[in-house]
Amino acid sequence: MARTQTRRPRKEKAEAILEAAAELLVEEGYAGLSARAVAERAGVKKALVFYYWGSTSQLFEAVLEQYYDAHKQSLAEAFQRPGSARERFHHVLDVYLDFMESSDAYARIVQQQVASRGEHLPLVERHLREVLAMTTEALAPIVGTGPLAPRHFHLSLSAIVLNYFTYAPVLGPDAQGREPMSAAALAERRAHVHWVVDAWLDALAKSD
Amino acid sequence: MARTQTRRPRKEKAEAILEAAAELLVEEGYAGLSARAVAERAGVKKALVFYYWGSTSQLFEAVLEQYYDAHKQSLAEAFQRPGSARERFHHVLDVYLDFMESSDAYARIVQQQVASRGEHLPLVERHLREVLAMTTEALAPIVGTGPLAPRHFHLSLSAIVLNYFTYAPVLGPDAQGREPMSAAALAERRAHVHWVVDAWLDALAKSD
DNA sequence: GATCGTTTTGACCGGTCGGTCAAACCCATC
DNA sequence: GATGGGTTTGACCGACCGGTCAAAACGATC
Repeated sequence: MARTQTRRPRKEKAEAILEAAAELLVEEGYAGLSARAVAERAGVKKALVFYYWGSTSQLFEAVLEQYYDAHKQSLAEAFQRPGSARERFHHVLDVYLDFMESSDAYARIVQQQVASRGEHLPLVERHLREVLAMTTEALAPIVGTGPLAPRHFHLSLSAIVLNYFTYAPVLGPDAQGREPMSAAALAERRAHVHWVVDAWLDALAKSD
Repeated sequence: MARTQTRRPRKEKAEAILEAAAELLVEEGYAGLSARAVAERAGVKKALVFYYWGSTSQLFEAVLEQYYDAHKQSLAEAFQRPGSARERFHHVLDVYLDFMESSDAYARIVQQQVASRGEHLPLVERHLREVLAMTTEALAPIVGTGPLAPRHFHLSLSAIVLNYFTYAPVLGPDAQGREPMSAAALAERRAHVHWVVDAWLDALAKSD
């Protein structure tokens, strides 16, 4: 009891800072992630941010790494599912979409780094390559080479999934007046993505 | 002669600043676009930036507007082409890809604003909506409703085109060791995009 | 109650940012 | 050569940034 009481503050404050950073990143974007703002939101003095995390840069990477772990783990599980290639393909997509729906800020954070060639690009790079390797392995038996190489499909698919979460909100309500992030609109988007993949698989089967 | 000599400096310096800003935006990204850096590159004192452009914000929007005009104009021309729906579709894609290849920084700048919900989002928003309206009109007779609505195809297609220019360079050389922005790699990507669209058109024809 | 390691604080640093402003400058006109 | 308008300059401002540091506060141990 005595021991836990002395240790607890260490983790409590450090994690309060981490949480505050994650929230701020969602609400204000990377530019809004200043040590002062994080400290204020966490109810803590600025110097503590550096005491626990070293620098704002390391703090950001800690937040990003959290997302990464969750992303990779859910993808890895999805890939190991049994069933036909087509079934597994659809399942992976669903998992991918689930993850994005549950943390749509992630798409924006990653895209921001990629688009701006931000200082944390190396970290993003490592992660993107890992994911590419996973999908390449899974896609190789299904697709082809050249313009039909796994890499192209990986880029196209992740683009279709990711960009909805970044671009649709900017375009505003759809033709039926629904908000892009409403449950109905998300379900429709999911159906679209599945349709796209089926069209591809049909075309691939035909060209064989 | 006398008159032109006095007037010329106004435009010469103002445009030198605009050019410097565009270059800096390409090389350093939005974060690197400071009044000081722009002035230095243009060979001009910082105060002149504000004299001619009012604020760094307005300067940025001027650069963006240049891209927009070029983008919109080339798209509008492409849409007016005669031919079958499929032919016109492919032609629009080629024009879109041409534009991106000739100014790949554009994709990054737009994506950065969208992903970060930057302060210039309203401007980007206006432009994206205009482009959406153009493609929606062109796609309406070809596609469908619900998951096959023009809006979904617009999002998916622009995602596939745009994200190559932002993500591929991060993933590094392809399976053949080619740089993503090399002529050969770009040609292969173009073939992939055309294949994707053909697969969609075939699937749409079948579902009718 | 003195000691000692950990945690917390507030004051401070150098640097960059966007933006302002009055004064100087240039040059065509009278 | 004086006048006056557009142009250019350099000095200056307040705000914010990441980061440091010595000193204070705390809490467990003896």
